[in-house]
Amino acid sequence: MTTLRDLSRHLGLSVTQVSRALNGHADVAAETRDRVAAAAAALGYQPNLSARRLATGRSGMLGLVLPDRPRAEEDSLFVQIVGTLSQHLSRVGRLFVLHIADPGEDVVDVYRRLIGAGALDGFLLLEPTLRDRRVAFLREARVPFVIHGRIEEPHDYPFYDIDNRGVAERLTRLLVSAGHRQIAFLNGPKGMTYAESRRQGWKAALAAAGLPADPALHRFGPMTEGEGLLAAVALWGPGGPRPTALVCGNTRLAAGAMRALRAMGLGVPRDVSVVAHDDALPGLRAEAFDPPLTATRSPLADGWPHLARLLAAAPERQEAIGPDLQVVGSVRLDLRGSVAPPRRR
Amino acid sequence: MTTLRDLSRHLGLSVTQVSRALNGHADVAAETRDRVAAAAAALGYQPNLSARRLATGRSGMLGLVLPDRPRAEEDSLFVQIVGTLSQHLSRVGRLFVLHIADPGEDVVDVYRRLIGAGALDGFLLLEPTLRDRRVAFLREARVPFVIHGRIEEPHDYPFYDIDNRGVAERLTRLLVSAGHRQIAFLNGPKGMTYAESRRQGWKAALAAAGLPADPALHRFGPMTEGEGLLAAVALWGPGGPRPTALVCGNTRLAAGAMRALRAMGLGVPRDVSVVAHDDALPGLRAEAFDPPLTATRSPLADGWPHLARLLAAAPERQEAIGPDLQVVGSVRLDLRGSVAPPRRR
DNA sequence: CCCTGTTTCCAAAGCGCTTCGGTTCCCTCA
DNA sequence: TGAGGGAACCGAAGCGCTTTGGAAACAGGG
Repeated sequence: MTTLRDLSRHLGLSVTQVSRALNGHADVAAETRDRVAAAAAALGYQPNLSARRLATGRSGMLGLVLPDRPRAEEDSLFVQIVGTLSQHLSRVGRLFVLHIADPGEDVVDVYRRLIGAGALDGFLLLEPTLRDRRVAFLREARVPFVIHGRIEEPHDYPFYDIDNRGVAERLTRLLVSAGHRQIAFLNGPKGMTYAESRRQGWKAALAAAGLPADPALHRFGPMTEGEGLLAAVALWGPGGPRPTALVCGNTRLAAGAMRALRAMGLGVPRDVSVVAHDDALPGLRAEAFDPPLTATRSPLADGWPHLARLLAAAPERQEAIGPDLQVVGSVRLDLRGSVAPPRRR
Repeated sequence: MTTLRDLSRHLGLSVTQVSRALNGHADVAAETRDRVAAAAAALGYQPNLSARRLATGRSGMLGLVLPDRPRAEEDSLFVQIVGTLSQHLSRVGRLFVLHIADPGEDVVDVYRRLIGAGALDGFLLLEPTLRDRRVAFLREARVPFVIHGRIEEPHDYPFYDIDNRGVAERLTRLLVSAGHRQIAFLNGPKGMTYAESRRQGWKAALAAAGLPADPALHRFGPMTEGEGLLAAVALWGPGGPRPTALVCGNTRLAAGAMRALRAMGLGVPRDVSVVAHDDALPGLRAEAFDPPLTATRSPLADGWPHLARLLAAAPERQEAIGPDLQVVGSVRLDLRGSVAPPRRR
């Protein structure tokens, strides 16, 4: 392995100067810089990450910590995240460390250990909750992190997010303007920031139309087909409030709900209008529904390359989180055939 | 962050002695060892990986390098591998580094870079080929590695493998003893060691029965449903050799082949007997086929925990690769309803 | 000719750890 | 009694890198 020392001897320079040359410091002559760069390339020099880490506190290693192995239905999402991240980070010469915790373990302890071992430069956080313990811990420990989504103020960290409030608001408003007055909302898991934002969007759209936000029409829950099915049965089954329209947090919920509606003899959009947010996950495209689903669309996949970039950049500039490190993904609204005026009762 | 120095001051011992105590060296009094351990726990001491790496050359970081992002149909397998590996390594305090290369890139270069940076202790190699360039390189660089599968002699490295020759031999023999004399074999990709071994098993079983190994009845190829389909059409379509039995390298190939057979009006096992090797991948279980498939069975999932263990252990003992680091997984033969005597023509 | 500033360079310290080559102390045995 | 031999400990070097705090050489201004 070629070391700085080898290079310095080879060039007749001091180790200091070689180091500074390679790191682009100001006080090295342009000609020297070039000579050093050439020699480094010729001898195949690569800085030793451990040594650099020891000297600077930075190693170029970034991590993702997951609380548990993904469930089968999240497989493709997991591959998407991990694959994109790893590939992008590899491309910029960073190491990607994946840590899957034991189910019983406290995740914050994991971060504590990982940081204590002094190996990782920064973390990507998925699925943040409103008051996220991981964020509290990492902030306190002054370790850089990047969030998929946002948490409460202050937004002094890099993130990729979409306008979740806007998503729910637009979908709800669409139904309102089609004439609906009872609009149910199958939201995501309680506590997740995006679910809270969406709830606010739903309420805002209703309020703007002078409609009440009936708590019986709003459900937090896992975004699975099963939950969609159960929710639809609760809403339209015996004794249910029987709203005329439904907003689904994602297409998986919509798939479950529509299956239940069909089973109960209700037609879409004849009896119930259904709209959803489409994360563009493989195999769940809104346009492939029957009828094709009117939906807001923002591929989750769009976020990962951004997050990889942010993650790689974050440790470089500790305090200066500019707008270039905070990305809000765009959302499109696709009108299809799943909305109709409410049926007169 | 607590360092060795902190501990040593706290205990009134030298840094040397604390280090030796923590690492279980011989020349430290039992009582001292306990005191040190207690203090370490109390102060939450964690060795700095970079420093250790710098001093010893070992960091406790293990890596998996993949040539490209997995294809959609491999998602569940990828999750299985990466999930199990990460979780097991995390459990024993190792870091798991996942590196997904760019498609165009030479994988050996990736290893070269990773090793040059001096961060990784060892690698897991998947899908070894007969004369694997990665192995040649890592051997030369004296970097520990662990293989899923085996390569040609000498077997001086840790591996997890199954008896692939035996798998093909048993399946073929089974068909032979049912009276078949023309037995086709849809094998895995050419060059893979397991595919070569299986080919030998097939030939051996045929030879033992005094049957020729007709090259037209053997196909190397990707182990996909599509390949199974194409192969079956080639074998039983117009002008094909129309063997009476088929051995499939995995259940995915079998699924494709059986779909094609059905489409061509051929019944299993009435017209063609079909057997396969079952890797027990989710959603492709041999017993769920129609008819249920006679198959050798050895869950791929069985291997990953072993490999995680081997990977964690490998860097510890450079030269002494004992039989405890070489695991051959067991294979079961399940007789079901997809084999019958050949039909008289 | 002295002073100040600029440019380009370097020696040495230090990051946290392991390990080599001791030293000290005490016990045993001829 | 003194040599020999463990047992328990320690100082210092060194892994490869960055960075601090200069030094040397030269320029221009007064």
